[in-house]
Amino acid sequence: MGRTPCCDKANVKKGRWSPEEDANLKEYMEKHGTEGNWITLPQKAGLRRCGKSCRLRWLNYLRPNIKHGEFTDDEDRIICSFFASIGSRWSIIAGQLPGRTDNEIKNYWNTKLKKKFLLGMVPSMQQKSLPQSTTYSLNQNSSVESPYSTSNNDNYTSNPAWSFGGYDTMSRTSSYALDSTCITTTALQDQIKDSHLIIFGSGEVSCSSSDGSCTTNHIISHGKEVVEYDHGFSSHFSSGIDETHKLMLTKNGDLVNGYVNENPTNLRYYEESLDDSIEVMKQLINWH
DNA sequence: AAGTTTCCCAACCGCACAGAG
DNA sequence: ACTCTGTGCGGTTGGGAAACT
Repeated sequence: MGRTPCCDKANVKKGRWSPEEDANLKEYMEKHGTEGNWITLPQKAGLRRCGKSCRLRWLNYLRPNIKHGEFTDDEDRIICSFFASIGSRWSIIAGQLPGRTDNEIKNYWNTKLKKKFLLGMVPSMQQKSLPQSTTYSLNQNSSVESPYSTSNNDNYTSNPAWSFGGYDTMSRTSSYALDSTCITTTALQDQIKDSHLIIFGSGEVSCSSSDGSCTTNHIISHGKEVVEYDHGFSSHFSSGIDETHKLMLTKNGDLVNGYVNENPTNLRYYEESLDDSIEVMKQLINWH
């Protein structure tokens, strides 16, 4: 026994909305709103439509401040960053793009952006190295492990392998885990205070061993312990993206992810430049 | 010009979840 | 604790438009 249908399927109209229907719904919504119930709304508004259909039409097309048309490079970057870190949570991603709807972003991703993304053609998803002029020294309480480093005391000056994010067009691996500009804020900082380990997702480097499987992640420790954690990005690159593509950190030894406590409000998007993002990250890990 | 294929996107469907009773 | 109902979400589809042959 299935659940009762939300409306009388035989008596509701399906398919494209006519301008008259749009006008009806818009007028009704502007006067009354949903009055807390989408299911009864079509009847009250004189529409032969399912309540869910009305809701979708309103949310995606009729409500004020909906933005249509071409996506900007910035929007591309945001979508890719979030997709890389949280996957197909379109409603959350839409929350980062005022005026865009989850449906529109989903369609855009499936038809266009996914291809650009996989080909490394999203502008700011390109590999970003640290600026030449900046040297990032680690304090004595922190340590770094890198496939390119020989000791924990290395300074990292625009090391091409040292990237906070972006797609590595050379190795065709890594880096779409988490764009450098996409990090969590307050709630995450609270967690980081007690964390043993922070992994800013990207920075994976592949090496060409005979089995082709050698991958290592850069790890920024919080000064307590350093653990190498293999995200396995290479395999995800070919097989699709899954839940492991997140900012990872440990709290009391347990791995949790950047989508902190499954609360979407903890995810913020920083539009600052790379330098600004690095500053925020340095603050997060108390890096002097 | 006509037919076919591909692309695009609006809308539908079914499921999960939350809140009320 | 359980059922019922409305809402929200993500995956999928249908059909129109555009591109191609």
